[in-house]
Amino acid sequence: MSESAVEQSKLVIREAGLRATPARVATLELLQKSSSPLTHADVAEHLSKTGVDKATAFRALNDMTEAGLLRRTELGDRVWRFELIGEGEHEHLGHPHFVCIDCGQVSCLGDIKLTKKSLTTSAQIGRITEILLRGQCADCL
Amino acid sequence: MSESAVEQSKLVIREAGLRATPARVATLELLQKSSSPLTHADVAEHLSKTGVDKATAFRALNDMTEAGLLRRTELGDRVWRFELIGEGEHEHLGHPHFVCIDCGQVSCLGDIKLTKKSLTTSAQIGRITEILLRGQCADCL
DNA sequence: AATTTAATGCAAATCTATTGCATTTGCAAC
DNA sequence: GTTGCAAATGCAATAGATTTGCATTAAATT
Repeated sequence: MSESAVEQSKLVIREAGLRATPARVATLELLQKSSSPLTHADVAEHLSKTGVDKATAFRALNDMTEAGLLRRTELGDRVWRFELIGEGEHEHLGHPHFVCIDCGQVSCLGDIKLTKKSLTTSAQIGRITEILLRGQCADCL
Repeated sequence: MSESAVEQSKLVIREAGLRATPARVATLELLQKSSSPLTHADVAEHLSKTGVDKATAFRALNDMTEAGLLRRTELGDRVWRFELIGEGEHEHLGHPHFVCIDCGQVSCLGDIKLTKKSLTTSAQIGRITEILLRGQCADCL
């Protein structure tokens, strides 16, 4: 199973126009297993176990983000987080996120929408591609 | 007029429990004049004209934020931005912001609202205190 | 297996922000 | 007004996240 999973990951990486290096494969697998976005540090620490340099981990994440495999977001704590872009998702048109300002927990939201009036107002400002909500999650209230 | 404005600022600062130093007064006045949140760098650059150190500018912003005069937000580019907390506004319940992902311009929005359905959904997640919209501004489209 | 060119490791550099410490200053009490 | 002292400042050093230069290594192609 893990054998074919690795091959599958390699394919995905090559399809994005990048070489399928061990660092990138491991990064992709790690993000696949994770249910929430991971930081540079998270990934770097994991990869360091197999002797991969942190700069390489950073580059793996940035390169794969640029190649359209990952999405990079900043949730208010000055740290980048990365998540796999789902099959049907657009590169820059992801789902809304909710971030708890107390515990840092991140939730992916599906059906959050603005009122028509708000859409009209925002259309004058520009084109909205991302909605981020911050507040306190149910556990922290 | 500017004389009394300075006195007014001093009063506000003292009421917050801080000493009314030139750096703080100048910071407050600058933020009062600005229509969108300013970065520490913006403020530091402005204050440096009168010989104020950047560390002092940082401390002025952080201290006044802690004292409840300013709101500090992070809009996705790993840079803190500061804005005056309006008269009727809650400390942690500000207005929505829009950030252009191309030019970085930040706009303050007033009347952006979520649909009722979205509010119901989000209420299950927790209490929303901040809405951040990202996209491309009219100039960058 | 040889070739080409992207990727890596390592260290140094950036960028934003913070902090230690000696010195200065606001401001409240005299 | 002068004094006293905690609070604020300047300057330099530091911290933390991320990036970059460059020589070396290793994918992918032939």
